[in-house]
Amino acid sequence: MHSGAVLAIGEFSRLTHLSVRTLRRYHDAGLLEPASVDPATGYRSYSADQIPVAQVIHRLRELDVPLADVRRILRSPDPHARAGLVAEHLQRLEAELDRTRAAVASLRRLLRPEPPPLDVELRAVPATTVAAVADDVRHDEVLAWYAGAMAELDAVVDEPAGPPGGLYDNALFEEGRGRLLVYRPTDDPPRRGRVHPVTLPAVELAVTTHVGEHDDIDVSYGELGAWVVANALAVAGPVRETYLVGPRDTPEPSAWRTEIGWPVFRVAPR
Amino acid sequence: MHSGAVLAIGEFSRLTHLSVRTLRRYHDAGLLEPASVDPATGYRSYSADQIPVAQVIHRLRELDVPLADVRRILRSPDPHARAGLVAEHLQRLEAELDRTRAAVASLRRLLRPEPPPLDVELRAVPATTVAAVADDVRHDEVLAWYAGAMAELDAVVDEPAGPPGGLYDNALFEEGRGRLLVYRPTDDPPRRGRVHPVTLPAVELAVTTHVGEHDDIDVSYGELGAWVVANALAVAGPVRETYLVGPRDTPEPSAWRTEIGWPVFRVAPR
DNA sequence: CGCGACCCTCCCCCGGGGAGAGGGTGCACA
DNA sequence: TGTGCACCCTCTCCCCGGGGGAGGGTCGCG
Repeated sequence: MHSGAVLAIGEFSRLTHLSVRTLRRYHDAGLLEPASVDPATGYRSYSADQIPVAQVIHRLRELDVPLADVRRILRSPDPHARAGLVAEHLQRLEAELDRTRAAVASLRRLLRPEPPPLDVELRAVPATTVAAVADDVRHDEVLAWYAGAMAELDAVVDEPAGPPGGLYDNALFEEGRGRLLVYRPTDDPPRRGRVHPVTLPAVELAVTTHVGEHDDIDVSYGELGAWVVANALAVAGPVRETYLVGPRDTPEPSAWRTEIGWPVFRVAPR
Repeated sequence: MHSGAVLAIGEFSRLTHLSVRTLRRYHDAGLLEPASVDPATGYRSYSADQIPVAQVIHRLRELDVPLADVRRILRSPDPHARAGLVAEHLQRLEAELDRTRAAVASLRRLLRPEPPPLDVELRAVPATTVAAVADDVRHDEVLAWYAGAMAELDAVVDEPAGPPGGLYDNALFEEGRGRLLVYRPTDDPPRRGRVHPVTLPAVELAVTTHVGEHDDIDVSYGELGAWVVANALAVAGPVRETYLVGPRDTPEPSAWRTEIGWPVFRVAPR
């Protein structure tokens, strides 16, 4: 309709509740180009048609959608594809919400007085050959990757000889990405798809068992670590987790049991 | 217990899953002071006792609690007060979640095809004297302030002569804070507490009625604005909202009716 | 013509890190 | 006693999405 109406940036700002500054930024970012720009003065002119666009941007920004993604959404011509991109972000929000919930729960548990003390045991573990899937993974992809790898392992390993486990490279936590290996012990490890035999080296492990929710697991890590240094040992190599009882066994998190083993060696006492 | 164990920053990093960089930053920020610092080399030494503290910090940061607030929480000696501070942040999270939900819903409505067109009317409004509460308010406090002011008005005005309304300074949107006035028309405006008589000047108003959820109201603002410029008018002064049907009348948002009036004056056509 | 409102660009600030440069230390092994 | 290497130090710059302000041009009304 009345697309002829032309607005200075200040008027447009009043009409959209976006600050003048922000409008200029959106112009620079290629998000919301003014209908025209006076080449002599640099004055921006907006058209009344752009108000709804500005409002969509406003809503997306309220959802913390990065400017680059907002641009992608606006540029995508097909409303179908657009809805897909938006849905993607809503999913991201959902995931973030889950993270938040988990952190809140964990914080609550952490602030509760006196967690029960942890039993730590030093155990010599011989080299074993297992069926494994391994890859370089980003820290935030760990869960998804794990689920896929474990499913593939389950499909390929017929007669597991024990509970599944994983090896976590320290770089995963320190640098945000690193090697992740998930395995099932079995007598004759097959080689199919991503699954292949791997020989885990013999190590001396400081072992403890974490009970409950995985979100709290670094509390157990911390206690294990404190035990390790208190006993004049040092950490060597990737941590090993063994899933004695996990979500695959029972939906009740309080029953989950995860063995954490940290390869250690003796150091001179300081 | 074994508080004697002393850890280099790298070891401590492995034990807490906080990066070395981040640990140094937390030191600089006064969040997590190392147990000791070698004055000659600057090497930081951590004690195993500090692991639980590091974990609490980790959790709080996962909840986006600013470093300054984390510091406050850790410094507060009384676990009671501490729990209070934490609860405060959880409340903030809750509020944020509400905002997010509202934005999602609004975005959904915005992306739905073809909102019904808006009827806009030009109306001369005479000066009126009303009972009002006014203050300078930050944009994010508007809702809370409004609720309080309206309650006070209700308590003081016995015989309202029409639905309540509000005046919103443009600075509220442009600069994040500005004057907010809420009023009830009544024959003999009292002066008690924050309530006092105010004479609203006569204006010509471009008026439309927004139906439904307030979260979508700037869509109606946008359409109203487009109409205003299309009719060679310009905006003058704070917008007036009149709550014909609101949450005080019915809990059903789809029935809410809010009149938006923008003071205008005629400009030369361009 | 003058004034005030408006607009322009440019630069620095915030927070919570990531990245890397450039240099010092601690320790094991030859 | 070197020498290599992992570790540690500080420093500066970058990211995002804006806010704040400086310094200067432009518009339109009286």
